[in-house]
Amino acid sequence: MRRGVLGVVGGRIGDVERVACRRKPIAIAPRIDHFRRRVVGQTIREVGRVGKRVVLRLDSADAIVLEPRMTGLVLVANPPSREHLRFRCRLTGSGTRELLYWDRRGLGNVRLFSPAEFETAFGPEKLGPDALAMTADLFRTRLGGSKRAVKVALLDQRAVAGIGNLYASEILHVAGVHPARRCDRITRDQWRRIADATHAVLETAIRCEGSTLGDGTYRNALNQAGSYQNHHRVYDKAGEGCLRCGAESRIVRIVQAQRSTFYCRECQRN
DNA sequence: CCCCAGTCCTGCGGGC
DNA sequence: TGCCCGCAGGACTGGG
Repeated sequence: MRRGVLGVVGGRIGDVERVACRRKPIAIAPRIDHFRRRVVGQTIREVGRVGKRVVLRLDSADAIVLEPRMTGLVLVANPPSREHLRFRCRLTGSGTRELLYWDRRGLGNVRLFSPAEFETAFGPEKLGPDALAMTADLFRTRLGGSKRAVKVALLDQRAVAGIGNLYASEILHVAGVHPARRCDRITRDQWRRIADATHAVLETAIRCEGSTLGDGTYRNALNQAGSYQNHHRVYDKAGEGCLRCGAESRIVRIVQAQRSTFYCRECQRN
C-alpha cells in the first residue's frame, strides 16, 4: 500500500477535509481545523511506514499517519465506493492530485504527529523492530523467554512490528512450527526458520500487492486487487490438503487469542 | 506478565 | 426469500 503512494512525494498539500459520511466519522486527530492549519502548504518529503501504518513526513517535521486497521485503504485512485470515503488530501506540484482514505468499517484513523508525539506513539516502547528487519537472534532475544504461543506472540506489535493475522499463520506453516508452540520451547533452528519464513512470506506478499480475500476489501493504493491469496498455503483453507507435506485434509482452523489460526496437523507438530 | 472478553464498525456468506 | 449468526488483513482497555 505504501509503495503505491510514493507519487505524493514532493506534493504540496492544498487542502484536507474530513469527508462527510452517514454514520460515526473515523478518528481524525487533532480536530480537522487544527489539522488543516498545520498541514496546508506543507510539502510531503517522504512516504514511510511504521508497522502497518503509512507515514507522510512533512517539511515541518510533523507526520501524517494513516492507520488502516482491518478495512482501511490509502488511495491515489478512485475508491471502491463513494460511501465510505473518510478523508481527502488535495495536492499540487506532484503527479498525484489527491490522496484519499477510505474505510468500510471505520476502525482506522488518520492522525497528525509532532516528532515528540510520534516518538511516544511509535518508539521502541510501543513498537518492536520491523518484521523485515528480524533475524533469528532478534526473534530469540525478544520472544524466546515468553511462555506464550508463538502465533499469538508474532501478532504482538511490541515484540515485532508488521505481522498480521493472516501472515502469522502462513509464516508458521512455511517454517514448519506449530502455532501453539510455546516461545520458550522453540529451538534456535526453529527461530531461524521463522525468521527466514517471515522474510519470504512478507516479501512475496508485498510483491503480490497483498491478499484480497473473499469480500474483496483489501486493495492497493490504485484500488487494484492483490494476488497473494493465490499463494496462501493454510489461511482459510481448513479441510484442504497440505502443499508442504502432501497430507490430505489435514489443514485445520483453531482459535487463539480470539483470532483464527490455520495450520497443518501433519507437518506442524507441537 | 499474560489471558480473556468487550469495543469500535460494516457487510458478507452460510444455515435454517 | 429473509433473518440471524458468525466472522473479518487490528488495536486498545479493563478485569482477573
